[in-house]
Amino acid sequence: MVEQLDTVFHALADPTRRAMVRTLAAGERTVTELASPHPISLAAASKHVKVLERAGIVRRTVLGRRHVCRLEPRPLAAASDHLRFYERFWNDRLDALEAFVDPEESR
Amino acid sequence: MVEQLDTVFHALADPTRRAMVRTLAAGERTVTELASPHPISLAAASKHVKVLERAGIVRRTVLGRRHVCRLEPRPLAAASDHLRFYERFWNDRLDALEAFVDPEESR
DNA sequence: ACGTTAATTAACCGATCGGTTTCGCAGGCA
DNA sequence: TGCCTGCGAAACCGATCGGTTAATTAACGT
Repeated sequence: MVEQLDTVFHALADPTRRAMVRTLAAGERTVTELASPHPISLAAASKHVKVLERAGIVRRTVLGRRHVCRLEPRPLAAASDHLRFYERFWNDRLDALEAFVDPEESR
Repeated sequence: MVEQLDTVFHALADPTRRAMVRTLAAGERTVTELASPHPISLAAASKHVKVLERAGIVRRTVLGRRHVCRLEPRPLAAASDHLRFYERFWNDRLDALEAFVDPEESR
């Protein structure tokens, strides 16, 4: 669990994978259900799910031949926390920073 | 500006690049300064900066032969907003979700 | 028992990645 | 003028990526 941020951000860098995560936000889905909106093969979708799983974003429960996936919030929360560190830049400190760095662009 | 989330998340997937962003959070830096903490060549660091620039995370100002980089908060804010969408999963709805999906694990 | 369905695995492909080394070039300095 | 410095560009490398097709396994329905 050292630096899973690598895998989390990498997983989110792909639009297909982000769409899958959005879908999973609405509820659990099988691999085929996750694949269906996308113009890719089931094998490709299976790989995407595996990437999300490796990142810890998705948990799988095998029910018979169906693999039911659901969202695991913690890695997303970790990534969100990482980004929230920079919140000060687009809040209070933003104007001051721009004024300091590039005075003629502050207005 | 269509879907820069791809490039932003991809940029953040690399620990070296994340370290550079952290450094830039403390103030502007030249490419050489950004490279110095890392055991890579200057050319490699230059590539990293270009990736951050393509993602819109970094802005470059050429001053003589020095390229001064500074943080651009908006793309990071966009990525943060994207993740904040899932906030409900690690807040109020988390318990309910787990109880629904996996009843015997809710306690 | 048989065919269908859900999914993984393996092999393969071209593209991209992250690094290197080398070269080039413009800016600062003696 | 001539040299060092800061940086980008190009060529190259092995590794990984995202996709395919084909084969395989296991579970379900009839």
